[in-house]
Amino acid sequence: MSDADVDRLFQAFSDATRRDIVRRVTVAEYSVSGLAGLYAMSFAAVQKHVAVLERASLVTKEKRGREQIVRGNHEGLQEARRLLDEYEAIWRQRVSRIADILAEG
Amino acid sequence: MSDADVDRLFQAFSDATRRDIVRRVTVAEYSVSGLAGLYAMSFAAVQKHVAVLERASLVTKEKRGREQIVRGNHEGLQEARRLLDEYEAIWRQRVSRIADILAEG
DNA sequence: GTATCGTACAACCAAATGGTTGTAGATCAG
DNA sequence: CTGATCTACAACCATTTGGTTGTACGATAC
Repeated sequence: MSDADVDRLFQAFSDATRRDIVRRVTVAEYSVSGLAGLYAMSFAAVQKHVAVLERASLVTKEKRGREQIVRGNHEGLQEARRLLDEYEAIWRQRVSRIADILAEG
Repeated sequence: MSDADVDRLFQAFSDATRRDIVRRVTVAEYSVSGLAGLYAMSFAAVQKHVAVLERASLVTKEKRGREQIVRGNHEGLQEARRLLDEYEAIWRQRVSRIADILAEG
């Protein structure tokens, strides 16, 4: 995963509307207009949010008739979790290293 | 935690330089100028990145003499992890609900 | 066929982002 | 005291972001 991919992932999460979309499409299917009906903004604005999530691999779109069905994509979410877990591991290593130093002293 | 707080958290992670700073200050102490020396950008640019991380509660700054020492702040990182874990839990609930439906049928 | 619905996309706008340079105040070294 | 170092902050700039409206086109309903 490139830096740019990771940038896109976390940037996608940095907006409350987009986080809400991810939550909803994880649980159920929504068309883009179905999602648009939920928020106090234009259809085009929601369409852009979905596009951001799609580029970040957090949702997928699939054409069904004249609708575009949005679904959650678990892979993106897992990747984000995995990255934060790495940082956590670095932290724990530091903590245990400090404990070792204290044990020596 | 407000939506704006979460926005700031993930937005702070959405830049490779800032992620690198977080990694480094988790392991060791750095002054702002010490960090600035690591990247091909101006001191002021790095200063801004540190400010973004500080507002997101991912690092802390502490004055020591004429230097400002930057350290990792575990709380912000944990909060980010906790949030992604929530999404994961929602996903797992959905999956198990689908399994239930399949078991019924 | 015609009207409507769902979508895509362009053009535009204000505000935020990520960078720069320059200036000024503290602190430390000699 | 003087000069160098570290920091803070303002001003500026280009690009991106998050929103808008308007137009166009395929799919559906009647």
